[in-house]
Amino acid sequence: MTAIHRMAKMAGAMASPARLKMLEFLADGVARSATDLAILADVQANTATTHLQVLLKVDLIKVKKQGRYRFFQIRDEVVGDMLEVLGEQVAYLSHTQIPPQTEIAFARSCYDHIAGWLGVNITHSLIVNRYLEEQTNGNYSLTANGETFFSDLGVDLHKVKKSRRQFARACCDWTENKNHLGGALGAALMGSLQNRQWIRKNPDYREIFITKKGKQGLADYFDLNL
Amino acid sequence: MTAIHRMAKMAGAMASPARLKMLEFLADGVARSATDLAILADVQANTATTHLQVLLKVDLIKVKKQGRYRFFQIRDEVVGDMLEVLGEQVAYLSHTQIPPQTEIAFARSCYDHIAGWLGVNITHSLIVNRYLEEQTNGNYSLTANGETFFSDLGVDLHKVKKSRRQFARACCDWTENKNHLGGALGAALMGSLQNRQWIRKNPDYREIFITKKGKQGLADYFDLNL
DNA sequence: GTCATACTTCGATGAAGTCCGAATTGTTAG
DNA sequence: CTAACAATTCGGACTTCATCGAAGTATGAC
Repeated sequence: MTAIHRMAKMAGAMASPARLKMLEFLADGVARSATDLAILADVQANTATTHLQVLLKVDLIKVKKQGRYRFFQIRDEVVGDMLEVLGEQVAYLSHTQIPPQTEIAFARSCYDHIAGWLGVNITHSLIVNRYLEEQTNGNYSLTANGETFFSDLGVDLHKVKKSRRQFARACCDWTENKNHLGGALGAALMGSLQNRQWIRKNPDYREIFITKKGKQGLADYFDLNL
Repeated sequence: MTAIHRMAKMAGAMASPARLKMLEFLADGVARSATDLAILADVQANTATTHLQVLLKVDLIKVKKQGRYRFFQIRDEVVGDMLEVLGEQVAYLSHTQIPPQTEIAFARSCYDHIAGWLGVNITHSLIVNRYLEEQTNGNYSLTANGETFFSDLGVDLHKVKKSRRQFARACCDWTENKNHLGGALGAALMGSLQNRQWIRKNPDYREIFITKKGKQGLADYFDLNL
């Protein structure tokens, strides 16, 4: 195996949207489970496994086993450099205007729940309407009114509560520097809004599009003027 | 086409040893013909064409048509950065010791002729022994003694002279900053030394290995102490 | 123990990539 | 015009890749 061969393998490991999404997501250094990464990359769990094996083989990521979980983590911060350089080159060489930061920041997903301006403001609305309450540990709890509200929206609260995931996590968004609703409830909410066709998620990126129907619905339910 | 997709395409363009060899070779900014690049990458001309199309599509290289030639050139110096970063990551992440610069500089090929310390010193020997003479245009011409000498080594001078390539080019080596013999004659010389099994070329990289037999032969014919 | 969950392995399939030989197009030299 | 050469296109054989469903392994909850 020569240097050239190794370089080709390394480049090959990054030559897949699914793997790039995983890497980008892991770039912050936080370890995530295989399932999370599968959801993020929008593939089945077994497909995610093979992608993760590819990344492991070229040492871009490392893995910690913890009980029945396997947590994957970026191998080294320098990996972020490579992603950055790659991204810059693409922006520069294909002289494409990358969608401006503001647009993505407006409505984006934090892999399975709504982040960005939209996520922050939905969460804010839930709190001022007393559907959610902030707990001392920083996370949220659902009020009685909240139960009705979420059920109205089509969220299967029974299923959400049964999930092993953190129920209603407060997730901090770097673009807004404010919290938004994550965890099992956040994911279920996003699922419902997608079912209602209020939002549509770009499968390739973290953008969220709001439909015409969604504009109305979001205004009615969350007091949002879009 | 999203940013992630573009990044994947870009990485994919570099995920082939043949294309990486071409890119590395072109990194100096000099434009080369498709045939030269095919020889370098050790593939047929038509295969080289498809590789070059891939590189063109992601804008890593550009092309100038000149008569029946098509000269390919790195699109921008920044491409070199990406290769460097990729190389560094590979060296770092796969904790492999890349052969030290001095070793490659010692004996390397300039795709089809001998460069590096070895190339420079062979050429020097050819000149002091008056087998080659430096011309005013910077290139070389063969003396009567030179004809005998090269024929002795097994070079088919008839065939070399018939080639449309520049006969005996003076090629400048960046590691030595001195000229070495290129062109049709330089290529034929390297071919003969390979036939005699004095040198062996690593097919994947630009390294040249000198065999035991080669050590003796190079000492006898070129006054080189190895 | 039983069941749900997290993850992997296996097998199949369709898509894409690599490569070559042969034929084709276009250009230059004589 | 013809021959040689540079490069491409075409058709194929072959390999690798991405993906999924189904089945299997391991772990934790009760």
